[in-house]
Amino acid sequence: MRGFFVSGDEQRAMDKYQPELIEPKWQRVWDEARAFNVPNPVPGEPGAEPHWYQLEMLPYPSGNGMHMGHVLNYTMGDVVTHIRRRSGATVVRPMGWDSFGLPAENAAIREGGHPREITERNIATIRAQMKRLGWAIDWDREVASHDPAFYRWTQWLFLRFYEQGLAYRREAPVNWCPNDQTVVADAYIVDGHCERCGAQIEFRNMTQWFFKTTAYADELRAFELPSGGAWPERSVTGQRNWIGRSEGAEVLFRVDDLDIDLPVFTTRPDTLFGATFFVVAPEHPFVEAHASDEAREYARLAGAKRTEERAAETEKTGVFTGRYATNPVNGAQLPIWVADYVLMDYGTGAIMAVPAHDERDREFAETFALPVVTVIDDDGHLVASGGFDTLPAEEAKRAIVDWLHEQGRGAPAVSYRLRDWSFSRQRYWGCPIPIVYCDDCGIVEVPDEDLPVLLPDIDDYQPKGKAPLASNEEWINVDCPKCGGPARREADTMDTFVDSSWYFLRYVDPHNDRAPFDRHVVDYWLPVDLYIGGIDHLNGHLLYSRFFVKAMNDFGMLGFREPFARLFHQGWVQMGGTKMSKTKGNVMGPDELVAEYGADAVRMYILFMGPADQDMEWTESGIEGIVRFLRRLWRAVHEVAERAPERGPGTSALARTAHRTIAKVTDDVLRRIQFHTPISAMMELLNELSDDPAAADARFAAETAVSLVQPYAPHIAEELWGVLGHERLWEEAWPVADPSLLERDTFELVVQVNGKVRDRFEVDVSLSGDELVALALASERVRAHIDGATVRKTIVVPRKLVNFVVG
RNA sequence: GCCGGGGUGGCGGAACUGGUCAGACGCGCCCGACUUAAAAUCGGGUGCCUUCGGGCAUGCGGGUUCGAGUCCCGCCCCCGGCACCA
Repeated sequence: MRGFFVSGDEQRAMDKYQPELIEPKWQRVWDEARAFNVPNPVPGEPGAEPHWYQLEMLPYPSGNGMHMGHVLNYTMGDVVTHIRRRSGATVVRPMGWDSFGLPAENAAIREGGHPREITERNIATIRAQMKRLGWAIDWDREVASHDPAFYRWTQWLFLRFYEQGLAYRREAPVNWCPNDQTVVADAYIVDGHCERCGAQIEFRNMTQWFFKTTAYADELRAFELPSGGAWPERSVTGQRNWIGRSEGAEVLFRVDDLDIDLPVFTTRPDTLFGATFFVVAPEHPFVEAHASDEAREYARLAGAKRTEERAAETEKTGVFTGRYATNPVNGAQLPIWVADYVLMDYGTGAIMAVPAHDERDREFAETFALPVVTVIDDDGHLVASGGFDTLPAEEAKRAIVDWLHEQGRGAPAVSYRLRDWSFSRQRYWGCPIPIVYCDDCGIVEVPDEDLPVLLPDIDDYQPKGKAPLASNEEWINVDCPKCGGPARREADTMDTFVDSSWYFLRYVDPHNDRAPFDRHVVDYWLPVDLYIGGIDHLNGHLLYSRFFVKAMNDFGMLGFREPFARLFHQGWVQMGGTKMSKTKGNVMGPDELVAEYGADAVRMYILFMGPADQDMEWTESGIEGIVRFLRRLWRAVHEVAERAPERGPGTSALARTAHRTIAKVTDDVLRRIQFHTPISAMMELLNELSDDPAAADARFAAETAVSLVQPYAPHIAEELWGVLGHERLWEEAWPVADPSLLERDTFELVVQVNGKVRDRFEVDVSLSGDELVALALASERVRAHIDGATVRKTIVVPRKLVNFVVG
């Protein structure tokens, strides 16, 4: 039986590296010492400086527990936490649970039980897994989004957004998942399928709640990161592409016989004279109101198709509506068509068609034999455009929009790809929306003092196309908070991404029962110094959180405009070429590995597998290398403790290696956010130390190795720190490299002839360039290549090489 | 199509600002020591070719440079995001 330990002779047991004995021991010590709990600043006083907010995306408490992707994510954060702490910063590193959401509700339907019980059981499992890995977390700050003490403030924040017009209700076509029986946000649809369950998404017209993310489109594109802040290039451009800003103009086309205006958005007002027809989307209200029967029939069929289906069609389709629109620049009567290549949810849902200068319009014109009028020549100047002829296209854009503006028929406009975030969900296990509908008063807010609107316990979660809460008569019927008359509660719940849009603010003030957080406290800790999480949340969670913070800053609730100063995306841990996930069934958890090799080995191995920002294929084979490293470290340190002299002056080659290792580990983790190369460097240090554990600077090298390995493998490090006669390594100052010892006192001079290496030998670093050349010329192997030729040029690179150019 | 990231030994990868015959560190493999044996551990070897002088090697083809995995130009392939967005 593994780990079974009978004898009381602990000393003997400790001769061997036995992680199953030392790891629980140190976890207990840290727990009792409250090693990783940090206080908030006292009101009215400045907080400790410097400080660091280390955050990783909070986990969803899945029934499968953690997989190796989680282990990677949180171990990275842990390494940074330890190094920052020991470098003198006050580091807050919290943890919590994204604990509302569909999987628990579906599990309850499948297996019985209540989503709350299932969720809380899962949380307990994962918390235990986390503790077994020894992560440095301030558990006093734990929050869970399903806890009324948390969601009370989610509701409170919703009401502030509502009051500011940033949360609103309207009927709109929304993405409907027929399997989960609820609305899905745009960002969480992959190839037209529900990201969570894989079902094909349908469109439905529903009255839904929206956050007005588009109100912040330009600011979200801008990125107002604090100085020193940095997001990966791909993340910034990814969000910008998602927001998709286009500059152009809105132009009014008149339908004379109906006496109405149809607005269009165009990025090419310079081509206005080339418009030969006009197209509206199938869903455009104009179709139902004014189009021919044939056109209405077409619109009904086309509108039922999904966008991808429409895009995949090779032939353009459409029907003439029987109506005409007047081109405001020349009075031309343009036939109005309805066609499914025009989308209702971009621009105005109507376009002016310029087949000469737009590929899609040209295809349509070719299919239906519509005229083509060229209005820009090969040199980019306008032709056949009345008074605007000969103007360059860019100038013409401005001139034509100016002219339209004077006529009251157009204005500059900006259009975005980004749409408002629909966040109401027709499911049970989520945060109730604190709204009441009254026949007399309309939409009424639940007063702050009545929060939280508690999620009632119900038995039937079965999705029926409407929210389960809607059938709960006892809960749904309330008195109107305004007039006291009969009213009904909102039965939809909030998307879980509402919870995660502000959880990082609650972490720093988790027990506040008067407000979601105290501004003084939030302004002290935030913005988050380093946020680690998957890039899959780029256009969802990461965008929503930025929106929330910008809005709350405008509300005066906090003093910054970006939540995350520096962002890092870990790569996927894959199995069989795909990302580990429950739905794919390829989940590998840490438990068996920890039982077999110990937490330290698992932590270190997941970081050693490769660059942390690249995808990696999970394989267990390499973990042996890490286990060997830890055993060799164990043995070497014990030998050093017995045999090495006390710390000396420390200028030997070994001491220099130790200093170089300090510099490398520190720089790689803190500046480069790279975790695997420091492990290589520590292995090299150990290799050199093991050559002679009784050497002059062996003690210094061993102490350095143990100290540097602590963020990666804190348990063995703490144990070996004790072997070396010290205690409380977790509080020990992070080592600092002595710059004067980073360089060797000799180096290997490379001598090249015409760029080819001909000789190499050790020389003293103090030698001058002339002396190096003289030494190089003295080499017989070099002479063999330059004798009889003329040296045309000599290149000396200090501390590196001499290159003779001959011929 | 547009945007972003990549192609280096049998494998994961290193080489951060062009400069120590590219290949650190680890895995795997081969040889040896210890052992009755195995595990563990320790030592050595491990890009390719070679007539043993050396030659060839970082997806392919050019270029810049005394010197290129690294910079420039042109291709090929792989991965990710967006995509009938007017």
